[in-house]
Amino acid sequence: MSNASDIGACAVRVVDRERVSGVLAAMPSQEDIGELADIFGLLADPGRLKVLVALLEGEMCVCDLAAVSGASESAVSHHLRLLRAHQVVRARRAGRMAYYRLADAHVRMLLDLALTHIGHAPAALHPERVT
Amino acid sequence: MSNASDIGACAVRVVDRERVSGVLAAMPSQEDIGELADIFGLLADPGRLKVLVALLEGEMCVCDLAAVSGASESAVSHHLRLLRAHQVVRARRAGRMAYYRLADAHVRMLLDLALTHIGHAPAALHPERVT
DNA sequence: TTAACATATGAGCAATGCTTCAGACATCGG
DNA sequence: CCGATGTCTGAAGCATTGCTCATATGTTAA
Repeated sequence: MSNASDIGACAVRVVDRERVSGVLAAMPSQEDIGELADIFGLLADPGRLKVLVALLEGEMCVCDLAAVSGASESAVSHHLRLLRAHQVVRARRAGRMAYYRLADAHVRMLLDLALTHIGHAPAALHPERVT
Repeated sequence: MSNASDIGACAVRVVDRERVSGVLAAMPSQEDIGELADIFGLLADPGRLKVLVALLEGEMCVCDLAAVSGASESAVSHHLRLLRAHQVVRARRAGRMAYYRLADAHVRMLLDLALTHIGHAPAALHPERVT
């Protein structure tokens, strides 16, 4: 199968048909692409990005994250809700406080990589800071 | 010590003041955070993400990128315009065709890392594919 | 030159997202 | 028990973004 005609179905011109087929075959599934785009979208907001960078050094409560990111506690809570829903952060409750930490090693690596290449080395390595 | 009045300026409560100061000192500048968020924002759209994943294997013309990403050529052109403005891709003109390639090694690493951790290994390594 | 083609660009519309405001819920101190 | 505190949530307002359509620019072919 994989006839060449199934690509030209829409009004899309193709120059290097062989190449297009190869890339399409190697392309991740629609769901994987969507999920990946969602993760990147979570990193695309300055406020959330600050929150996550702060969490690189260990867990923090909501109000301190608000102080660090400069946003209101409500806004930070909304952000954390999103991050939680995508398994990026995890919450630990201690009384009426909620301490958040990075739950995903992938995001930590993405952040480290990005920070490194922005010239801002995040203090060599992060031994997770035994709180 | 550390008078409560210097941080409590806004309506932001702080629990671990020492920790907040440390994180604020280690936090990248506002511009770096913004620029980083912009880059992540470019990766946050499924269409653009497909385009960039396709470009991992080498340069491609606009119409083929449209075929790969499933979007219209106009939409892809708009995407490429954004990516170009942020130095993520670079264009090579050959007659009336325009061939795009990844211009930034950082983004390539981000994409490789992300694809690896999504379980979809993009064919081991990418030796830049000598076109 | 003219016609067809590949891409680039601008305007306008629809959808999504971020923030604030108001209130809810749970917990601690009295 | 009560009020105060920390966090969470829902709705509304506002901005941003991505798409399509139409058009412009530059290139090749006849």
